Amino acid sequence: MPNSLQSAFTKNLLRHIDLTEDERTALVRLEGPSVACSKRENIFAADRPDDRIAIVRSGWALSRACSDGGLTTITQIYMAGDVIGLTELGFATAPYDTKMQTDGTVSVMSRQALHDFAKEHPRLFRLLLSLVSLDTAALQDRLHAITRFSAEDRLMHFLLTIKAKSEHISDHDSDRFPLPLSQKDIGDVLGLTDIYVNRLLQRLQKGGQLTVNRPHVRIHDRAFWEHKLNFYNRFAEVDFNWAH
Amino acid sequence: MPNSLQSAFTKNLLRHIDLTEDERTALVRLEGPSVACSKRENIFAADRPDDRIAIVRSGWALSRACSDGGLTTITQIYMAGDVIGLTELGFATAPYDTKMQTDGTVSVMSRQALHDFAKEHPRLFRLLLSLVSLDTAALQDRLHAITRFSAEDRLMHFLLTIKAKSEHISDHDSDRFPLPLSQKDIGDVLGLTDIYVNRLLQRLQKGGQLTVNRPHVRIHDRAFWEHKLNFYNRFAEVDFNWAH
DNA sequence: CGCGGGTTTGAGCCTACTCAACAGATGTGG
DNA sequence: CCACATCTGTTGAGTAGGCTCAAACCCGCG
Repeated sequence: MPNSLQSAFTKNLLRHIDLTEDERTALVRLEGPSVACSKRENIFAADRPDDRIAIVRSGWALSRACSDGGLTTITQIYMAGDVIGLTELGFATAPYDTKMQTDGTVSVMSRQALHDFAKEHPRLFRLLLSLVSLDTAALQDRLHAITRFSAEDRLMHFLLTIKAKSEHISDHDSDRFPLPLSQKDIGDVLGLTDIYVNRLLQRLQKGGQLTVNRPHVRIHDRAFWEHKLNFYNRFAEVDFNWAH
Repeated sequence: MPNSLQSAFTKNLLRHIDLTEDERTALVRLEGPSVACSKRENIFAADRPDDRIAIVRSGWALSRACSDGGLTTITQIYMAGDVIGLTELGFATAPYDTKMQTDGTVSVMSRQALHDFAKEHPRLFRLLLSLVSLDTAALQDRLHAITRFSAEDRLMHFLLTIKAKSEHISDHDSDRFPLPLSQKDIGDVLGLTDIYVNRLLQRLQKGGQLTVNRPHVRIHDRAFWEHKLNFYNRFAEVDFNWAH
C-alpha cells in the first residue's frame, strides 16, 4: 500500500513496530470508513450513553470538563492518529464531552470491534495500550505543572508538550508547530484566564522567546526551556519490549 | 475459598463480576506471594528501568512527581486491591516514584506475567482495563478541580474522592474514612501549601462541616458537598457490558 | 530529655484574577 | 456585498486568594 494512503493511525503504529500485511488489513478494517466532522462538532457527549470509540484521521479534537458557572477545563487533546475512548472503557456514558476543535475526519467504531481486534491481534492491542500510557503520563505531567508551576512556566510546559506530541504524530523537524486554540482555550488547558494568557504570550514574544503566527507557533530555544522546566518528552520514550 | 482469605484485588473484581474457580486460581497465581513494605519504602523508582507491575494487598501507596526546588505533586493514590503500573506500560522506566504511604503488603510481578494472564483470561483483563479507566477519569476530575476550583472546593473535592474510592474498595457505609496523609501531603495533592491546608481544615471543622480524628475524617453532609461541587462518583459507575 | 516531624498562628506580600472598554477578525443573513 | 452580531484579542486599573517567612507548639520516640 502506498505510504500516502495509510491512515495517521497506521502510521502512528508503524513508527514503533513493523506490521505484517495481515495486521495492516486488520487495522484498515478496524478503522472502517471515516466521516468528515466540522469544527465544534460533537463526537462524544457526556449525557448520552455511547458504547463506542473513535480514531482521529485528521484535525484536532478536545475533551472538556465543565461545571456550572462556566468553569471549563480541557482535559484531553487528540490529534491525527489518536484513539478516543480507550481511557473510558469502564463507562456507559463518556465522562466528558469531546468535540472537534478544527475541521477534520474521524472513524467511529464499537467497543465490540476493538474487543475483536484485541483477540485477533494481541500484539497490536498491547502496543495500543502502551501508547495510551504515554498520554496518561503526559496528563500527569500536566497535572504537576498546573499544580506547582507559575503561570509562565505552565504555558511553556504546555507549548513543549504540544510540540512534542505533534512531532510524535508527524515528524517535522522545524521548531514551528500548529496550535489551533484560542487564548481562552489555552487558558482552559492551563487554568488561567484568557486575559492573562494574552499577557504571557506577549511577554514571551517581546522577550524574543516565542513567535506566534496564528495558528502556528515557534519556540526559539526549545532546549533551554526543556532544561529549565525539567521537561520529559514522554512521546519519545516508548518502550515496547514487554509485548514481544 | 473462604472470603476472608481472598486478596483485596480479587474482592475488587468480584464486586463487578462472578468468577469461575479457574479464574480465581489464575488471580491467585498472578498475584503470587506478597511482601511486607513499611512506610516510605520505595516500590518503583523513576530513575531505574523496571519492567514490572505491582498489586497492593494492604496499605496505601503514592506516586509523586518531583521537580527541582522541592516542588512535588502526588499524582496517584493506590489503595488495597489497586494495580500499580498499568498506566505505565509504555515506559522502560516508571515515569514517577511510587512509595508506600503506610505500612502494608504488596505483590510484585513482571509485565510478562500480566501478558500471559491477559491471554488466558481476556475477560478479566478487559475488566482490569475498565477499572483502570475509572482512575483515569478520577485523575481528570482532579485536574479539573485543581485547574478551576477555589482552594476550599478543591479540598472538599479531594475528600469526596477519597471517600468514594475507599468505599469502592471496602464497603463501609459510615461517613468516616481513613486519610493517612499529612497536611503537607494533602497540599501536594491539591497544589496548596501545608499552612493553607491547615487553615482550610480548621475553617471546615469550625463551620461544623468536617471532623478530623487522625488518621480518620468524617464529612458531615456528603450529599450537600457532592451537589455543590457537581461531584461524580466515578467508582460507582462501572459499566462492563462491552466485555461480554 | 532533646530531637524531628507535623501542626498552628500571625503579618505582609505578590501573582493572577476581575471588571470594563475597545479593536479586529470572522461569520451570517438579507 | 454590505450590515450586524459574535467571537477573539488587547489594554488599563484595582483587588484578593493563597503564598512566604518566621516562630511557637505538640507529640511520639530514641
